[in-house]
Amino acid sequence: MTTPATYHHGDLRAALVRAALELLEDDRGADVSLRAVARRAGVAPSAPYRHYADREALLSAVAADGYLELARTLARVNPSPATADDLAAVAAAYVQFALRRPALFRVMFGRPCDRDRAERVEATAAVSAYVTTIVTRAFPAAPDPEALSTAIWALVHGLAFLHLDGKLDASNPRRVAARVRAAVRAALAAPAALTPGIG
Amino acid sequence: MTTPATYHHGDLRAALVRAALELLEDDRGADVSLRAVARRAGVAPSAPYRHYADREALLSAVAADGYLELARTLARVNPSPATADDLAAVAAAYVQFALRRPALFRVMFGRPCDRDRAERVEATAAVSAYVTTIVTRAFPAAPDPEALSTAIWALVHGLAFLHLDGKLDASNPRRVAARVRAAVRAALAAPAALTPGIG
DNA sequence: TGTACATCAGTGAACGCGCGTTCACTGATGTAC
DNA sequence: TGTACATCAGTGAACGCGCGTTCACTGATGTAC
Repeated sequence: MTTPATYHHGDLRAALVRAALELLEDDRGADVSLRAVARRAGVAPSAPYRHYADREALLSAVAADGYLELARTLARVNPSPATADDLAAVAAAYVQFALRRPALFRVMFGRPCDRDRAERVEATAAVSAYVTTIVTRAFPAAPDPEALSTAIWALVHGLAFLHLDGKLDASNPRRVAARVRAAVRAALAAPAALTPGIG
Repeated sequence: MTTPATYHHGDLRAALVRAALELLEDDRGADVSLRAVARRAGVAPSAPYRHYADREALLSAVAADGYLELARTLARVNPSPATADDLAAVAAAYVQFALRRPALFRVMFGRPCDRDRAERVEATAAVSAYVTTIVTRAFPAAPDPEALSTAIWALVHGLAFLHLDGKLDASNPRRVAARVRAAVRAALAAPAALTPGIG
């Protein structure tokens, strides 16, 4: 019932995504063009249009792939983080992912989500749900779990981008990891009681 | 001693930055080209080269201008935030700035810092110092002020980009502001004592 | 005050580039009889 | 099993585009005498 895995080219649909991922790995900054992807896949510039409506559609597929890989990476670090330290380790992995694959990370996160591409919208929702799950597990008694989830995602995401964009020094991976862990701990252990203004 | 404010064009150097800012205000997504800026300033495509070495140099000037404006905006909200609630208000203003001027914000933050442009490096350092100052004032007894500063900047910065990139719904400004304030409070008031794993 | 000259900000044409997308096509694959 | 045909994945040339940057230039401005 399913289409066979090879046709003329093999599975060009998948090969294009793979080619795009490779380009994103190499060219650390430049954005991938459809033509470059086709070139890399060894195919005419017009061939991708058999499988993707346009450039955006291909990039959406690439992003979706990236979300899966990010999820896998985080799960590998700790499938069910339960403490703040577990969370800090997952956070470090998130930032590390961003720094190891900056161009891919930008395709995934560095542009408005096209609300019309179901693939991407679902993937984003999945990331969000994942964060909520692990935060709720780590802080079961949080008064506002949704706000805390948002805060932690934003904190980690912000760390990723500040390093990616050179606002925080990313030259030493170990120092980056240490900084991320320290930041997560600092935020979650903020001396709330020491200040006026928080009841 | 200073060059007069008007020459052939007037002050094209400044006019170009102004034109770029206007374009960034209009074209909410597209990136500004040198040619577009020149067009907007009513000048030949080659004219900017009298004042800026290349496109990057002009964008650096634009970004520097943006940093100043952001600093002014935040200071207007609260020149010396002292409590967590003050901080939350400043955070909301930061995110609002990003959403009100998304293209400018991306020029400022959404790309690697060119370490060779003193203007930008200094501006980034200034932002970082500003955050440290206000965080230290709000949390004078924090065990690791630097980590806490980083955490708070990252948290706010992450919120800005998650909204900007459509990962969090940004359609209602009031809800955005509420979400930002809630997230900041949630992070700073995290129920650390309720979980194992934090000493 | 008036003239000759030097400066240099802005002109406009041109360069070579890679891009996204379209189109009529070709030729390998799968299918019906 | 063998042949005629339909499908459709991939081709390659072409479109129009806007880009960053260069270059020899022009002509308004400021300056020296």
